[in-house]
Amino acid sequence: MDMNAQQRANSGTDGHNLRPEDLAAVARLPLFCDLSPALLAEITVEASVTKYARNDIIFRQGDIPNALRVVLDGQVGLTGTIADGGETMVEILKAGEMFIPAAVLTEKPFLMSAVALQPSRILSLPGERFRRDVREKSDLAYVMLTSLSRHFRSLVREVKDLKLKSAAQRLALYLIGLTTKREGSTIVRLPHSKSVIAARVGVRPETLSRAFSHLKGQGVVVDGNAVSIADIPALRAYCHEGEEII
Amino acid sequence: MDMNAQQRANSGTDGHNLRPEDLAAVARLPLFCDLSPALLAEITVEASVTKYARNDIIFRQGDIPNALRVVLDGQVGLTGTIADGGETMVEILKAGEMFIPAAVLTEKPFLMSAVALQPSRILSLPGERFRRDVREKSDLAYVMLTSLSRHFRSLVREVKDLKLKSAAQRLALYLIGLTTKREGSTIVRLPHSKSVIAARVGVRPETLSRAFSHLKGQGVVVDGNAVSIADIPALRAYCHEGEEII
DNA sequence: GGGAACACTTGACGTTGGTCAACTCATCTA
DNA sequence: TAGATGAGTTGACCAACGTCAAGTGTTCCC
Repeated sequence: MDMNAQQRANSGTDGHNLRPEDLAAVARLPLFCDLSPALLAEITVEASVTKYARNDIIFRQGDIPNALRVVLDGQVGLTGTIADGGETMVEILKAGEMFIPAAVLTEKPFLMSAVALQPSRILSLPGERFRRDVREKSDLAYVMLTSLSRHFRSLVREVKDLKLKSAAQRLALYLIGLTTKREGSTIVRLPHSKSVIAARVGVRPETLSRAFSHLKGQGVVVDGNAVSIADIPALRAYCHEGEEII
Repeated sequence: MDMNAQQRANSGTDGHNLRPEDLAAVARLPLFCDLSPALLAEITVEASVTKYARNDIIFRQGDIPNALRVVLDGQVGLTGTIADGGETMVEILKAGEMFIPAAVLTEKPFLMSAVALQPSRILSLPGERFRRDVREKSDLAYVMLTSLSRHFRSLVREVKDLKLKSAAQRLALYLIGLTTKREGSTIVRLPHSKSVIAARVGVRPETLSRAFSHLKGQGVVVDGNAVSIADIPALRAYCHEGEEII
């Protein structure tokens, strides 16, 4: 929770703020891997890497964004808060994912706070520079556009699920999102605490607990943070996954 | 509901499919007004205008997108459907608004169906051509990026509201979105039927009715499709509008 | 080893919103 | 004018989820 716990982790050498291994990590990101090495080097000239401890606040809802962020390592949660104390997890990001592009591009206050759910290393691309790069380098603009489009579609799915599906169905969707397989049975490890998952799914922890026992009827067995799914297609059917396309 | 009710409304003259008055209308759109006339003319070379009657389906969830659409006149609703019969209105668009950029850019199936809520004229920018234009013309890419960013943020707000606010609060937010004033009292006309508004707010029509009577306590009086709001700031306070920034 | 702190679960109960049915009212049509 | 139709409202009831409280580990720390 302590903003001061964060540490700069730069080592400026060649006029570039990034260490070579960080630059290499950035180049491997699905987000930027289509960019030419020259362009990549250029847009990261002013970039820096910051470390955050678990529960450190990266920024707060309402702040003005000063940099586009990319998770290099760890986990970041984006939580929305309203005045009467309500709080929810809008998104959970893992290594390789970019966040808050929309706030940086529009220069509007954050709609969410960001908190490190695990010790994390975060890349910052300063906003002023980034906006200029996007305006001037059409390859970058195109990459951002496709990335934001994909992200946009996942939010549309989220809105539909919130409006149309039950808590147990949304939990099932979340579990399916954790598996890599599409058939048969599997065991997945929950990557977050159950209270974090509850906030992500959009229910209270008590309700999450009940949703899990509800899913026993669908062949889902929980033991600590290990979840065994007996029949993946059956679970997909239960939450109508993939059936949205009528 | 009849796909065949739509009519092509083109009149090709100068190798351009658009009538001059349609081109002028496009140039006035907040979306494209920052583009140079030359660029605008270029991206609209293959554009066409289609008319739809009330309740015509413009496309269906699951279809592969073939063109970016812009509402020139009328109203369009985007509805999401799930397999067990549930349906909800994710968005309602009015004249001047673009839709489905994300599906066109990613070439993925629509997550929603589009229906004309009023007799409407819709501009189509063919997908193949549009994707090429976005890749080659950086001004266009930048405009799309800022537009999609704004849109993205409104969806984030939507997710937060769905997770954290009551039906009556979401209705109040919807009503506030209809007013232009920020203070005092006002009377707004509901631009859609109440069943459409119910789907938009994310409740059943019966619940919308009850939410309206609930809002009487906040100075909201309904008479047909005229809604009088006695105290706009009080209504904003009721649904915590603008207080998200803690 | 004792106990404080935390995460999670379970039960009892209240509130919100969905469901079903009846009813009103306006519009449209024969 | 009578009847049909559709939108909206209202009431009774129910299911889903939130709230509050108690209870069970588990971990951590002295």
